[in-house]
Amino acid sequence: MNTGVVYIVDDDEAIRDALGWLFQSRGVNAECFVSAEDFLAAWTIGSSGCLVLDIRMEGMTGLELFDRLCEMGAKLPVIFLTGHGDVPMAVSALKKGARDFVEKPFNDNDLVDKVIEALAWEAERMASDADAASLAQRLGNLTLRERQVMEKVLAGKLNKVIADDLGITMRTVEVHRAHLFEKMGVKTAVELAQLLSQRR
Amino acid sequence: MNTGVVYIVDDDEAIRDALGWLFQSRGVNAECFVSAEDFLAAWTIGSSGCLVLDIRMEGMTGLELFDRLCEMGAKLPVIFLTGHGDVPMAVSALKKGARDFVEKPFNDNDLVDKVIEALAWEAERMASDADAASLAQRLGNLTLRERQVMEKVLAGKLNKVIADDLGITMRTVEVHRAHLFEKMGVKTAVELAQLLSQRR
DNA sequence: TTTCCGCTTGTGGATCACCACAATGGCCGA
DNA sequence: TCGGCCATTGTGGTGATCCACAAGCGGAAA
Repeated sequence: MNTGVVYIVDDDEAIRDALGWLFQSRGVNAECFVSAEDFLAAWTIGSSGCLVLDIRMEGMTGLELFDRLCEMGAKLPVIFLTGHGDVPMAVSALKKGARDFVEKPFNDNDLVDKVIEALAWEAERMASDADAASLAQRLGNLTLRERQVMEKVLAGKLNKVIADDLGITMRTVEVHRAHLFEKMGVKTAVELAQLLSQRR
Repeated sequence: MNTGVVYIVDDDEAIRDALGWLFQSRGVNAECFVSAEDFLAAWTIGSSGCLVLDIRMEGMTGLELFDRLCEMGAKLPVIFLTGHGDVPMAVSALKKGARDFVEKPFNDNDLVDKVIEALAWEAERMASDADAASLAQRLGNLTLRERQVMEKVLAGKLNKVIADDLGITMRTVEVHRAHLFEKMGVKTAVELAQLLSQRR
């Protein structure tokens, strides 16, 4: 069950059709675009999927589209297709985070395998992104004081010390502490530490 | 101050000499090797540095050496040099974890910059590897009981509950807890959680 | 102006964590 | 066999945490 979509961007209709067919036959939903501009217009950041991108196209090239997506903060996996690639181009693309760089003619099955793998990876990334976003959201709901208290809790300080540092009473620290635990959805300081340490 | 070393492996004496000179002039210690075999013989796993590796060599090729190093668990950064590289070769090398893939003729300064960057990266990696090793070592020094108690502490359980789970007294749990905190070098459960969460 | 929210503090009690002092029994290597 | 390490438990006390019940103050929004 692949819920992921592969976006095919190539100005050669024959290749678009062939690839579209190929992916559909393997159960991967495909969407084709004639140009980089078309894809940019249709694509909204945050949407999932894998991009199969021809490099040499009229108008915006695949590499330019990739750069543009990177600037936009897109993180979807990109597999380049090219008939006229050179080594520096491939190296540069991969070092910028492209997932693969395939020369034409390519092996159909290998390409599909790569896309399926990329889609699985993408699904994981989306999930962990969602987690991170949820975490950030909860953090955003904290009050200034609650954040301050949280930092000191994570530093392993006792309520007494935190109270001293912030110039307030222990009782007040307890209140903030309880509030932030509730907002962050944890019951103990240990859980909180794990929540904020794991990522990164 | 670069304490790192760049290992140059190339069967062309002119290039070895030129690169050796080039790196020394920029303050980077260089060691040259005539062949992949020579390097393998001299190399001991765990030693730091950056590898600049020619691909086409008599005997073992650069790519073969790289594969061998990967199998051995070596993680040092590898920068390939080649005059006859093709795209699939470059893509494959980078996907296997090579740091860069440079075609001859190359720009001297760029190469040195890349090596210096790689050495800095390598230094960080070594440091975090050392941390991980130290952590693993401390974990290894824990008793079975101590590890069991640790798990439950990390699960946020109270001593009372832990005692119940393990079928022992609260007092005993307290003892194990104190011991493992000491062995792990932490003073609070929060520190412990951070220690064991940060590194994946 | 009234209301809501955040920040603040107090009291007191039930738990819990931490530690020093003390002790028993088992296993293993010197 | 003796010493050391490990696991186990007890007692008693100090300090911390957690929480319910209560309440005052100030700013911002309605």
